[in-house]
Amino acid sequence: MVLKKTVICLMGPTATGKTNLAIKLARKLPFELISVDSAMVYRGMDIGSAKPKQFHHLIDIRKPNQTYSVGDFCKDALRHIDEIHRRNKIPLLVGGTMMYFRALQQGLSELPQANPKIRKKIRALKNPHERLAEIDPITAKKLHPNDLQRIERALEVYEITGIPLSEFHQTQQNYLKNYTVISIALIPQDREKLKSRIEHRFLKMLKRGLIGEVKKLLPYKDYPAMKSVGYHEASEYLLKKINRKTMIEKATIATNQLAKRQMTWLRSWPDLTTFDPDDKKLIPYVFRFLQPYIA
RNA sequence: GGCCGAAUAGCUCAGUCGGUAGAGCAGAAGACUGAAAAUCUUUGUGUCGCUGGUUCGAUUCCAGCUUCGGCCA
Repeated sequence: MVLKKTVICLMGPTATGKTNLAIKLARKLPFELISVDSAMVYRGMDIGSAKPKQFHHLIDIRKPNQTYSVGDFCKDALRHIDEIHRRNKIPLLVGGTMMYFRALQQGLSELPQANPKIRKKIRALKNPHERLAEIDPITAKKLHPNDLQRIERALEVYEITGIPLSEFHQTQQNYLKNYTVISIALIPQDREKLKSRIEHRFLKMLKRGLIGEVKKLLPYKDYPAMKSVGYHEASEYLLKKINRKTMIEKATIATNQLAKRQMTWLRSWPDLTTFDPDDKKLIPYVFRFLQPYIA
């Protein structure tokens, strides 16, 4: 019998110390870290994304005016996972972009890439949901008429391939079927503590020069990267649409809402082992939990 | 001190020609297949500032009081 190789996923909402924990684990165990974070992929977005200095893979791989997709992520992550195992190390995937984790663990259909030209054409439709109901009633039924982002994507897939999205969804890549996947998450028991940590962290980012960082990125302000939490609010402040106090308020709220959404994913995550980031014995606990999978 | 205005959900405010009230934001819950730190859905019992008066009935009208604005002294 051949033992399956191990892949470890460390997940959790923002500002719980995932990165810090991962770095500490990697000092003692033969791990290589892969970032699972849709903001850290962008060069120049350092302070606001809480990017670590000595991280490993999938950081700084795009410019802010480029796009990065789940599909890109899965491809890149699989490549690194394989390479890491070849070096006799264990990949530790760390981050908070839950859709990336889900796609990697549960699969993704082989869909065409987004196409801005076609998207623009679709955006001109006056009743996109009705149109979707004609060509793909199954997907139309699942999507709320206001959910334009997903409706437009479904129409785009049909426009490019002539095949409805729901048909693509019937077959999926199962990327990690030959691996043993360990899912662990840092879930704060005390939500109020998380909220104050989020606020303090944003103030710290400002001290470290977030505004200056965003100023340099302002030419990219209409690209998806700059819709990220903190960057959006800092841009509005630099454009004098809001004052400093409002910026802090809005950024903090947006970060809390992000954390909430991340926890919604985790609540129904299959085979998840959770730890409390505020636990003083967190590191030894995680260490002990992972040990059996390392040898 | 005088005059005027305001006082309604955690916040900003709308409203009730007298029959106990509703938006946005926040909060909570959920969804999520190439933008995902994105996007979308669901969710509103609050002494309607206090005390009294008129009335079948007052958050609404009247009087007084309190607090906060503004103007005049």
